Amino acid sequence: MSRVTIADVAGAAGVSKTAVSFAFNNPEKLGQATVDRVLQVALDLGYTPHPAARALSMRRSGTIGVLIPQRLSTVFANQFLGELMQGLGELVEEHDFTLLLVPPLDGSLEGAIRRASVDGFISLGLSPDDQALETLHRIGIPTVLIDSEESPQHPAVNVDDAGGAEAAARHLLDLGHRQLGLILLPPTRSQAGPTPTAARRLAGYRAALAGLDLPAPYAVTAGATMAAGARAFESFPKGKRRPTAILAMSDMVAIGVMGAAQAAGLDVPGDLSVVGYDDLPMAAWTTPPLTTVRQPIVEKGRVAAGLLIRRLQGKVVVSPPPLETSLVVRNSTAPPDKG
Amino acid sequence: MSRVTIADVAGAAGVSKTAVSFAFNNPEKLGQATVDRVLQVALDLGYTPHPAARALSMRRSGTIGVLIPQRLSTVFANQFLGELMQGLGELVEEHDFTLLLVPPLDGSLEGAIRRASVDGFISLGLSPDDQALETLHRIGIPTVLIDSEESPQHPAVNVDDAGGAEAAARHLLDLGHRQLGLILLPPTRSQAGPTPTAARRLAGYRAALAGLDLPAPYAVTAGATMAAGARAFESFPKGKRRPTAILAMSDMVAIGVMGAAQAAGLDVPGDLSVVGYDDLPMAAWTTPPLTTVRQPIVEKGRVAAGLLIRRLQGKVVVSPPPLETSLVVRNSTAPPDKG
DNA sequence: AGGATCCCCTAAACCGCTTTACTAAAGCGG
DNA sequence: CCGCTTTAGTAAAGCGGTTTAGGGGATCCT
Repeated sequence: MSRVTIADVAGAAGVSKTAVSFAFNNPEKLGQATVDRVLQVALDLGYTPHPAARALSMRRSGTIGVLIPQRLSTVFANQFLGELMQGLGELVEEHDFTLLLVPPLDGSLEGAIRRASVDGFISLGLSPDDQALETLHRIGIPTVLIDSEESPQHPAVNVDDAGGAEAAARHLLDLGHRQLGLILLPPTRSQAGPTPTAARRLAGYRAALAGLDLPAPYAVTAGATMAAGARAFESFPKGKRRPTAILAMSDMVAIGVMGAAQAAGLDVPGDLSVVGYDDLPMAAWTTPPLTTVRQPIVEKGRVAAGLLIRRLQGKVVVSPPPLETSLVVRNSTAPPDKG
Repeated sequence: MSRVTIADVAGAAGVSKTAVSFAFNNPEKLGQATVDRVLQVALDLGYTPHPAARALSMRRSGTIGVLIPQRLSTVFANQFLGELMQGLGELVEEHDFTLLLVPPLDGSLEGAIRRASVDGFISLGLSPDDQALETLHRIGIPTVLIDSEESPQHPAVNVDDAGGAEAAARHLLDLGHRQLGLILLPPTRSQAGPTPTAARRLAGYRAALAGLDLPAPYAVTAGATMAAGARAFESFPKGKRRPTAILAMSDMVAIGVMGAAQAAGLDVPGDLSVVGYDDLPMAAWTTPPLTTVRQPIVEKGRVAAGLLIRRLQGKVVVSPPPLETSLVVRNSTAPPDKG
């Protein structure tokens, strides 16, 4: 039993393929009676237009790709993506698009990009010199960047990463902390340096520390998972040279740090203060509730999707100004021990 | 500047379209020299096969659809989906498939199904009498069900919903609770009764209560969000007829209940015990850490994806036995007040 | 009555790729 | 040197839709 095609419907209804197509897409070009008859026959036969054929013919698939620089199994462990998907989903559904998740294929994002039948891409965290961006531009698929850097080819939506980071660092300094530990986001596999977001946040931390005569902060790198956060905690010096406060670039890492610290017998925030980044919903619920930098993730998704959709409609769009970030002080931070 | 097609490459390389296609897909059918030349020309021209054309011609798109019965913006608020995506992603990436998210289109899942260019579907939480399943079968797209009910047409992967629920209820009874509040998962928009999962969990709760001479538990319905959980809490009786413990069918709801209860001045678990369902990663981190029923969500995704992929490879597959659930006792439950 | 207009509908081209014949040339054993 | 199998490549027929150009008949206008 093979698929019912437009020709089958045409035959059964005694009209041409064109008529069938019109009945669905341009009913006003046909007589009312014909439209009704064709539609009825189509229903009886259980006809459904073949999506790929439609996409080929119309040069439009009705789907938007989400370019993800890591494996799905790791990136969905961070609720950040869930939040972002909410924002993307909202706009995308409103305009009858559908979302295709595009992670690297055999380690290569470029390969995955070519295979994806999409009208446009939302791309996450790509460094401006990533080969994938070049590919995207050459193929000519409209793309909007998130957590990246605006370029002549592609608009970008970002938040005030540096501002939030600076506020976080300043908060710890104000509490009296002097020996800090920094946990940076890692580069994505395809590139050498830190991601644009990581770089901006680091700059923010540094700005707060600038001019003060402090011991250099310890810095390590950890992917955005609790496990990586726990490992990062282990890698800091113990004993009296131990940092009294930790700045993490993601909530997941911060939570992992809290867990490892508590498991090691430290009190948070009594012995160790921890600040995250993102303000995921769960940050308000941890033990203790996490002090963190809030960024409007859902909104970020909405804005990016909106931009891309307008672009797909042929309008010219420009990168919006960075969205605001703000420090949310909860209970994972306190003045350091008088150790 | 229009897209580079296979014909352009063929022309530039002085060969036929067939040769170009072979160079990519069946290099062994061509001389080595020709293959090299064609590939080089393709590279120079920046040629990329049109995915829709490929899909049409090969009758295979290389993407798997995830059928989601609600709006993306609501369903991604529940980390459950994030966990599931990790499992799906693992298998799917391994086999070079890509994932398409398919939420209802204008409120209709069936419409969305028709539009989606996929080789198979993973479907979430569909009731066995949902029209969408019928549509799926008629179009003949291989489908694997999750959190649904096995049918002759489609295999299903489930967990032992009833067992977990029964363990949860028994735990509360053992602690001495007699007046319980139940918070059920809502039906999806497209159907009348509760979802299969909700029905099985409710049966589990009932099984634990059976034969005991207890006041009937209060029961309300709430979607899997914290806000809905908070509202559910409000809707229970206050004062002395207040339930002393609450069984929620999802962790998100349970957390919402804890929040609302605490905001109302109740101590959890002192004044109110709460049990969730799912054991999301965040359940271990709430204040207090949540007692809940653990189900292997990631594994569920892996199994379902594996099943579908094997089915797409032409093998026959059968529904696996339900995956295990288990009660995880943390600190959100305690004996009731001696009120 | 004759031409212009509309209204319906259709034939055929096209979207860009894969794949099934099929051919021409080369290689091979006898 | 001949018939037979390989090898290397091609033409053309799909895949299943949409869309352009146009044809025939009824209606309208003068």
